[in-house]
Order: sequence, then C-alpha cells, then structure tokens
Amino acid sequence: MEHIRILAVDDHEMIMFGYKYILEDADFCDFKITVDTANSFELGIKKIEESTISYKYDIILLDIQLSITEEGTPHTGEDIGVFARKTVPDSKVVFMSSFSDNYRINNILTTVDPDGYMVKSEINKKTLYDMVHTILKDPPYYSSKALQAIRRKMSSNISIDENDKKIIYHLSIGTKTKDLTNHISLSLAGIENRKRHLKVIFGIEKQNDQALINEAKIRGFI
Amino acid sequence: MEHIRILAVDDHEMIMFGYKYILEDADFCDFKITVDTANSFELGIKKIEESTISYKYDIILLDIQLSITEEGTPHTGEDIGVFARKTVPDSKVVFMSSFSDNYRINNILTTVDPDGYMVKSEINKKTLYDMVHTILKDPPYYSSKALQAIRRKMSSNISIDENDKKIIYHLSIGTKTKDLTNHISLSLAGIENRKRHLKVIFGIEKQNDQALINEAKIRGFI
DNA sequence: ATAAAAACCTTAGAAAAACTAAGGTTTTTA
DNA sequence: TAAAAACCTTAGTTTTTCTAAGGTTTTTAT
Repeated sequence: MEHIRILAVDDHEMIMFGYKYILEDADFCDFKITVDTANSFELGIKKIEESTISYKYDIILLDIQLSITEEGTPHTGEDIGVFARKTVPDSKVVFMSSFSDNYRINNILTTVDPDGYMVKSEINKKTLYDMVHTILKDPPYYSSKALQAIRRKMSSNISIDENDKKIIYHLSIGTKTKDLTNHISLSLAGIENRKRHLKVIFGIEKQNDQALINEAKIRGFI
Repeated sequence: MEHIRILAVDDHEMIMFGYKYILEDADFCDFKITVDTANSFELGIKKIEESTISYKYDIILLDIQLSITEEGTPHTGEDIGVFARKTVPDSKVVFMSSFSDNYRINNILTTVDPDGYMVKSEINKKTLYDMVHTILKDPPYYSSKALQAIRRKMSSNISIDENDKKIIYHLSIGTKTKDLTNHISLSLAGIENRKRHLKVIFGIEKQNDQALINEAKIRGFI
C-alpha cells in the first residue's frame, strides 16, 4: 500500500491537528497517509530541508499568515511556498488560507504557481479528501472561492503595468494623489494622466478614486 | 421537487443523446432534469430565443465546433455562448469541447466568460453529475485539463499586445517573416524587432521560430 | 459659509520608446 | 552552391509618455 506524506504548516495548532486527524483517519482505499505538522515559518523550512535527505513530502499544506516567532524579517507561507518550489520541486504545494480576496488569490497563483489553493471557510472533511485525491492524481485543485477569483481574472482583458498597480495600491491605503510622487518614480502630472487613463479603461470616467479602487478590487488588481 | 432544464447543442446527435439519457436517468435527490437537444447553430439559437418567452434553461451545454448546415457565415458554439450571455443572462453556459489546447480554452474563458468548460475526453457519468451539481450550486466548474490551462495562464506574468499575437499566430501557420507585413501594420524591421524582443521575454534568444511558437503555445497565446 | 487644499484639466515642450529604412552578415532553403 | 530569408546594426523619424506650469473645479477643514 502506497504511503503518502503530508506536511501541514499553520501557526494555529488546532487547525493543523484538525487536518492531521481527518486525513490520517481517512479510509483511502489505496494509500495510507501520515501528516507532519509545523507551527512556524522556521520549523516549516526546517522540515522541508530535512525531507530533502529522507522521504520527501508528497503534499505541503501552507497557511499564508504565520505569526512572527523571532526577530527579523517577517516571513509568510508564501515564502515557504517559494522555497519549497525550489528545494523540493516534486512536492505538491497547496495553500490553505483565510484570504479570499481576488488580489491575494491571483497574486499567489502568479508568484508561487501552487498545485492548489483552498479558502479556509471551504475546508471540510469532504473537500479535504477531494483535494488530496485530486492533487495526487490530477492537479491542480482550487476551492470554489478560488475558482471564482480565477474566473474573474480570466474574463478580464485588462492588463496594467507596475506603475499603475502601485498607484491604485497606494490610493487604496489612503495616500493622497499629490503624495504618490513619494512612492512612484513619476511626476504628479504623469500620475494624474495615468489615473485618468485607468478610469477610462475601467469605464468610470469622471468618477472618484473610491470608484477606481472598487473596480481594481473587482478585477483582482488589489 | 425542483425541475432543472438543460439545452445541449452539439452537431453529433449521439453525444447529445448521451448527455440527455445520462442526466435524465440520474437519481438527483432534490431535482428532476429534462434535456432539450439541438444539432445545429440555428436550432440552438431558436431554442434559446423560445426559452425567453417560456421557461428559461438553467444550463446550456455547448460544443464549440458545429457543422455548417446552411450557406452563410459559419457560426460556432462560441457565437451561441455570446448570444446566450446577452439574451438569457441567468442561464448558465458550459462549453463541452474537444479543444484542450491552452489557447482555445483561455480565449473562450476571456471572450465568453462561461460558467464552465469541460474537455470532452474528461466527460463521463460522474463528471457530468459533478458539473451539473456545481454549476447549479456554486459555479464555476472546469474539468481537469481546463484547470491545467488556466493554471498555466495564471502563473505566467507575461502579457503581449495584439501585434505580437498576430506575429506569433501567422508564424505558427507557416507565414514567412518577410510576408508578415501583409498581415500586420508594421515594417519588416519593426516585426524583426518585436520577434527579437519576444524571444528575450520567453527566454529563448538565438533560437528559431519554432521555439518561439512552442513557448507561445505553452503559455496559451496561440 | 468660507478659505485652503487637493484634484482635475489643458497646453506646450521634452524625453523615451517604438518604428522605419537601408544595407551588410549569417543562416536556411531550394 | 546559389538564392532566399532571417538576423543584426546604425541612423533618423514618428509616436507615445512624461514633465512643467498654470487655471478651474471639487473636496476638505475650520
């Protein structure tokens, strides 16, 4: 009988143990599952490193937000995902995250290209089993809210460059237009021109910045 | 008990009747299904039009390739999809197509934004039931190969403009570089410059046109 | 209600990017 | 092996984007 090894990384122990017991208890006909757990970025990295010289994990389940355990640059599950992609390319990476906004989902799919993404509110016994089964047999696996974010992105024909993304992002956190020159290497007039153009392509000419932010959110740009 | 109405449009009768009998025979606990069929573009359009003044279809299953039955501009299932989107926006549109190439899948998802896409080689009793269930409860539904095409597109950060797409497309059907000026409003030098730039961003400098075509195919650009 | 600040808009000019033309070299095809 | 096609480089042109500045309109703060 095939033996499937899974690593679950989440800073909430109860969540990890939930995955562990549900998956280890599962009555998969043709394989047996063991689940290792790690409750911090550092421990997650360590277990992945150790797996390179012993049995590699078949699946690595990653939360995105991990609490900071030590001083230094804060790290996320995304950083673990990137690390795993390089270090153990045959291990399947699946994000299990409470983030369900279009931007976060689409951004992770672009930067890490994980084998799966599940929004936490959609994780239950059945979807967990479905995920493991699909990931092993025929990846990728995306839960429903992830699919909805993907669909929104796929159906949008608009693409914007890094400067435009920065403009929208900073506006969305409250920065005034005149202060955007501190964050973006363009003149105020250049920024104003781009704002005007973004409003045209989003179909909201003559509307305010909040409308711009809303349209960008809908499309997954922030 | 809820009554679910489905329209299946395919120019192969056996396929339509396959869907019809499998779905009408299904033992869905909480609803009953009837499946109408149409074996041509014209008949499909007619049935959708009729549905606007009677019961609208809950789900419309569309093949993409439909044989030409009459003189005139050939139409595809995609055209029916666009028509349905406008005419009966509450009806869910699902493509059931033999096309499994990245370009075709991604292109349909952008231009029609269907509620689902299934590659024909992945359609069986179980996946058909899963599709109907998901489409009714929590769309979208994409079959495995469609998800793989989507994943490939999502993870690629490259975007190219319409001129570049035309260059790659025409090269892929055998047009020589010097003849591209007949199809694209640029000088030969302009086209050569763009080819050189495309090869840089696809990471295939100094390689031939076939390499460029291959990289574009992988990324779903053609 | 009013003044100040911010945003928007327009015009003119500058800078950067993309394009064109042409010709030489290299590679591919017949 | 010759011809055709593709690639590369240089110089100049055209197009696009940016900047600067100032005026008008809208929003915010008092």
